[in-house]
Amino acid sequence: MRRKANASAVLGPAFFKRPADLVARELLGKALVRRIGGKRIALTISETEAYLGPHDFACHAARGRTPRTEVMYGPPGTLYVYFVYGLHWMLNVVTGPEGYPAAVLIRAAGHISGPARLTAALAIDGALNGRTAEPRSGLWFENQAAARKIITTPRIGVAYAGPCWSARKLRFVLKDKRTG
DNA sequence: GCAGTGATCATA
DNA sequence: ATGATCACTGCC
Repeated sequence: MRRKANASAVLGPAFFKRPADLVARELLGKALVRRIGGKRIALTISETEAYLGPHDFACHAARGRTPRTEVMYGPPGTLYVYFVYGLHWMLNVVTGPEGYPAAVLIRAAGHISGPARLTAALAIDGALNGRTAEPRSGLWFENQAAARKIITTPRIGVAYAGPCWSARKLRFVLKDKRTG
């Protein structure tokens, strides 16, 4: 019997072409899949953050269209990978319609906790910036059973955005299944 | 608690 | 050209 092809589970533009907070919430429990050489690594996403668009002071695009933020204006499903603190790569996926700069930061997946540790573990760097999240790129997302228990909190490290935007509950965390 | 590290962007 | 800032991590 022929097994269902992986391709049918791959999340495409329709999934990402929606508000960042919705996509961030729905990405919990989905699989982040990375191909390194011939090896396939799939991790269940357990923590995300939404960056809503130009009006969101915590969003890079709030400071306008620059060389760095350019990819945020690309089509939904584009990978936005940037370097910060001189050490770390951050993995984001662009959401909303093309031309609208919003994105979701992938903060944790599988047993790996922390956005920079995640990119280090999966060999994610600037080479993926601007690529589309699809198998051809070596990094993509796949559907899985929906997340059960989700908690929301303010985003991490965005105090500079001011009290209003830093307090918004735009961080989504998948609660430990075992303890419920 | 805070140093490390270098790209990025505003200012000049 | 210079300097402030930074969607973090690991060590104190």
